Amino acid sequence: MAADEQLPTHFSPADLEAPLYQSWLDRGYFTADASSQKRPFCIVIPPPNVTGSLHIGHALDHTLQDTLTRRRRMQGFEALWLPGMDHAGIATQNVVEKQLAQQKKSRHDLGREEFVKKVWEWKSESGGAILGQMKRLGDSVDWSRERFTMDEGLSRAVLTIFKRLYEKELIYRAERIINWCTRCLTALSDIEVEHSDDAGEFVQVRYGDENLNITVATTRPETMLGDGAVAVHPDDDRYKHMIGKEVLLPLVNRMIPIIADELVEPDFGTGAVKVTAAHDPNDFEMGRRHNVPMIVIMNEHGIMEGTGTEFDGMDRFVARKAVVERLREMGRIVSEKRPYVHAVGHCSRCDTTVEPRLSMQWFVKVAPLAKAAGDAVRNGLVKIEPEELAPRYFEWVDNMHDWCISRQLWWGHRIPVWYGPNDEVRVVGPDESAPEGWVQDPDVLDTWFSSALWPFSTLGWPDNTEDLKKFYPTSVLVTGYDILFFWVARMMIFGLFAMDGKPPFHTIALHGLVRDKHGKKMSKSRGNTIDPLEFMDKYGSDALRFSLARGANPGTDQALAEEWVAGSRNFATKLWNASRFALLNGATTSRSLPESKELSQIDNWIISRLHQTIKETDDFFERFEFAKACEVIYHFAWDDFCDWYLELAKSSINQGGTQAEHAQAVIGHVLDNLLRILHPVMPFITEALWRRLTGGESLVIAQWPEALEDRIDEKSNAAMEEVKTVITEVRRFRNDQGVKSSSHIPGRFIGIDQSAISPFEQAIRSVLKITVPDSSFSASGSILVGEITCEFDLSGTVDVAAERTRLQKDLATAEKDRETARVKLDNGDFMAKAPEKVVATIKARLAETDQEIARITDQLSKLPR
RNA sequence: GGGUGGUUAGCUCAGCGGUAGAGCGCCUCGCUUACACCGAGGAUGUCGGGGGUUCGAAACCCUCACCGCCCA
Repeated sequence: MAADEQLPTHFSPADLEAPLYQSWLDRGYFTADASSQKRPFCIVIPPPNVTGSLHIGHALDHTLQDTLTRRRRMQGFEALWLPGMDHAGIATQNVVEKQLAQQKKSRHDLGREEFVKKVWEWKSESGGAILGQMKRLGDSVDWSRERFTMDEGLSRAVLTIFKRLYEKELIYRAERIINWCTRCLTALSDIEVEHSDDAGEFVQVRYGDENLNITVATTRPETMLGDGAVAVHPDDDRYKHMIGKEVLLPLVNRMIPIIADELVEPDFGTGAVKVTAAHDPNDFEMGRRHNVPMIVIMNEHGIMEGTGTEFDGMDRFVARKAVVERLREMGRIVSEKRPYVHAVGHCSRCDTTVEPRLSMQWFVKVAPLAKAAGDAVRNGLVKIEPEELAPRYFEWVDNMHDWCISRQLWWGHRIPVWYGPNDEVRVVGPDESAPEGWVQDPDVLDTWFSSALWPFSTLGWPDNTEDLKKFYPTSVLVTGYDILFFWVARMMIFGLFAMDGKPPFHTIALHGLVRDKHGKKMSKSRGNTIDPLEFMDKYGSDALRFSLARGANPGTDQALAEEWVAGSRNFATKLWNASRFALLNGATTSRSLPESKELSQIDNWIISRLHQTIKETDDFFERFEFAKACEVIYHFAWDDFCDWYLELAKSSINQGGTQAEHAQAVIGHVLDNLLRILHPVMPFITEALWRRLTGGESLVIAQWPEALEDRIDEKSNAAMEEVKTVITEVRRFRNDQGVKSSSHIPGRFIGIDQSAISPFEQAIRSVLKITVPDSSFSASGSILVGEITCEFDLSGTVDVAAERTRLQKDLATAEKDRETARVKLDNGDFMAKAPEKVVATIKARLAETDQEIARITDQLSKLPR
């Protein structure tokens, strides 16, 4: 677009956005230079899942990151926003397996190598849909540095850190109870398990025979087939005499011991619990303490197996019913409670009920690492914004369990451990190879293991690259508080470990979740999800971004509704039209802005407001207060600039001469700077308008404005308030009198010459359409505004009743205000104890209201009866 | 059960010791040469309940109620 072309009368975001984004890419604005002398600013993107597409949460997250990055770039930082994706082990494998299933094939039909090849094919064909969508959002990421967790470089990082952790004994292999998904056929970490309150059952079963019996309570009756003991609390008098004896386990007819363990809660159920050491984490702990046999009774699919009973071959849930049925027949059920609501774990990927399962897995020993991650925040090395969320972080890192990192999948980083013929174990680092004939561990690593390296693996670690030197630690991590524990905490852990105590980022800026218009969580089942692409199509990316940024109060959830995005589009249209007006009326940035003393108070007022707004915007952005930054810009643009300044400036422009030239320069200056401070949030429309207005190359690389303190002028503010009051009061009067806003009426402003706003009489007349009276003038209506009497010739009858109503309303308000002030001043305690400043304020208020009351009373008395 | 956040205008939220605010919605006028995706004017709240601290509380403390989230 050339600067001299006319701006189209209609603002159509769809036509603007794609070409502008392409122009930014063509000019390489987003490509960072590690060798530059500029101060570094770096954000690594929370890598979206390769199978995913842009949802509203990404849109929020990216809007905030782009806003920070664009502002820093304009401020002269070497800004790097580094994009990429993670390989999403389970999710991606699921996608490809589903495709295979359509051809009635499983991954085993293909074999591991072929299957992995297929996944890569899928990735290059259909993976990463989100990347194109990020371009539509306007993300100013450095595409030349795009990374993927399965890339060669990042894979080297994985091998390297695995080996280092292993050598420090922070990675170990052990047989433990892990969360097992019977559908995905893999282990899951604690955070991949979601708990929900489900309706289950609570059954009390009598164990034993005529010699000795004891009743246990359980929500999972089928697991009794694998019981190795019954446990009671050591101090429980009901059972003390049984401890050490053996009791008959029904159905399997095995004798099992009664043990005593502090873990048992005497008040819960019957106070006696069954111990199934191979199928429950608590039982496992007790089992280890008391040498209870670990009896595995299910296979990996959750099918009963190896119990030697009729239940073998049944699914675990079928077996549950069948076991209870048999026990009931045997008269061993003491009580049944159904439904019994209790927390049940589900696979976060497929919602299958998680089965605690005994198996050999690799773990990260978290405690010492997590301690450092907590200390980094406690010592102020890393800041969490907003601070209120820090306790949640501590709660997590201070109580972190060891992390199960092996997954029984094929897609992912294969565990770099090889086993020798005599069960030797060797970790094979990058550029190393395993001895001939050794076998590699078949499992892969948890995706989060590689994501945890993201802030430095993407910058080239383990090599000491220029990027790493320039940009690590990164400046800020922007993400939702919902992944503070798993992802953020893990990056902290690995970053501190790998980079010798240097944390992965200086600041963690947390935002909340996007909810629907009633603040309800979005979900497919509720049908209240919002598709960001649909809103971008309808209202433009800028509108979506502004809506999201405007709602983003630190660390709190935000509601979003289509009407609000439409409102943001309206704001964009407003800017468009204001710019059209500006350009049509000769606004320019080519002349320098006149000195304050040459300008009118109204000109100085808008300039003052501009610089105040820049200052406030800066403060808010520095504190990640996106909502407040947007709010001040919005009000400045719409209320101050469009509704007041431009309306008043019309009169100056129409007069021509110096006044007009000044107005053109002021409008140019204000609009130029307004577009600059809004650009990080609304990059497209601001770029389009700014290029037209200034003829400059691009806002992306334009300088961020500096708030000029000496242009902030309280005096001009006072004058402007007076002008506003006169205009508003006259408008009220016209409105009350039913005078159409389009009609011109003659009027006089008696006393304006002696007032501070005398220079603006013409502007005021022009805004209000009050013409200069001629000889036929007959004042039929009047109002008093401060010291100025405004008289109008309404050429007809005046609606006295309406006038009286209004005055009486104003009087009531003034009297109420005076009363509150008077009560305070009559209060001896207030006078004695309140600070002088407050007392002075109240005194002034009393004086003002007194004046106001006198004025209104006088006017009322003059009204014809 | 343990933590933790919230309850302010019809809706969604700011405000967090000195006269209750915004956006959207609502009512009345108006297509006035930038803009009806607009302009002008207007209405609307015992700031969840009850105690307390204070000259003064939406804000600080205690307590109750009700929502929500995280972890068991």
